[in-house]
Amino acid sequence: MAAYDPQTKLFKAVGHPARLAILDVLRDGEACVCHMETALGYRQAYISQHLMVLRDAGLVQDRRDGWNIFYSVINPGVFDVLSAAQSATGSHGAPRTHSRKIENCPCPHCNPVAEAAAC
Amino acid sequence: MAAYDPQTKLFKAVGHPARLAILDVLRDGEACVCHMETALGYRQAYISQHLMVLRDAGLVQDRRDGWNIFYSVINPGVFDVLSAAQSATGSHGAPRTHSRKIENCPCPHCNPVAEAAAC
DNA sequence: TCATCTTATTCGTAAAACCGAATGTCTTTT
DNA sequence: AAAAGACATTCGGTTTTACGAATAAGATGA
Repeated sequence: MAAYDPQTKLFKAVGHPARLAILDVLRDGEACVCHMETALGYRQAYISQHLMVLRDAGLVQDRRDGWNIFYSVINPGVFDVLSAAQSATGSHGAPRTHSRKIENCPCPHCNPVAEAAAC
Repeated sequence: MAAYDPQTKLFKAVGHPARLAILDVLRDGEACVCHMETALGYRQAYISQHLMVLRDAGLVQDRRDGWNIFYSVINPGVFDVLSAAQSATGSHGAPRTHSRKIENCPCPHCNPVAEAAAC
């Protein structure tokens, strides 16, 4: 049944807790790897590996900005899939205690560097 | 992240074309194994193996009635997940050419045995 | 009880996923 | 050019999944 391949690809990509956690972070918009690192507490290489899976599945795209590479979900429809799964299982993922900004995060989004400070 | 385990379990179970096809058959209500066999063209053991996965994931339940064992989806919410995935991918599964009843299907639902015939 | 029908399970091997460790690449700053 | 920062990729080894083949199990009719 090749007719189910697209959905299978999607489900396979999403069938991993780390990847679900990453996508949950991306609900707040694009995020760089170092942000996910501090937000989720995973190793950098580990996150990159899972991002590779999500990229190969066509779920996320990356954009370079200086040092950082920002990831974002290509098709917002995947969030509907995640939400449907949350409803179906009755489990609503990880509590979104941390909002978009994280205190000790080195990423430019969380630390809008007081860039003029050193001048 | 143990918080994502329920959804991960769901996605892993659903991340296989044969299992998606089976669930698609179950949209029309309960079905016995031999019905899926003729509806999908898979081997009996193959179907049973995938049904085992779906059962272990808590997605389907079985009910015995004489010779046949009828399977059905426990939580209709999974259909919402499937539908969301179809919308997200733009692929709407296999064309439902065969309706509930299949011509040469030996199952009692398709062949409401003219049981009084022999008497 | 025996034969038959429907379905489940076990077995073995090939393939794929997982993940820690190490290393490579690209960019920016000096 | 060299150093440093932010990510990506490759490389094993372990675990998990896939699936054909064979066999087992439970219910029914003779």
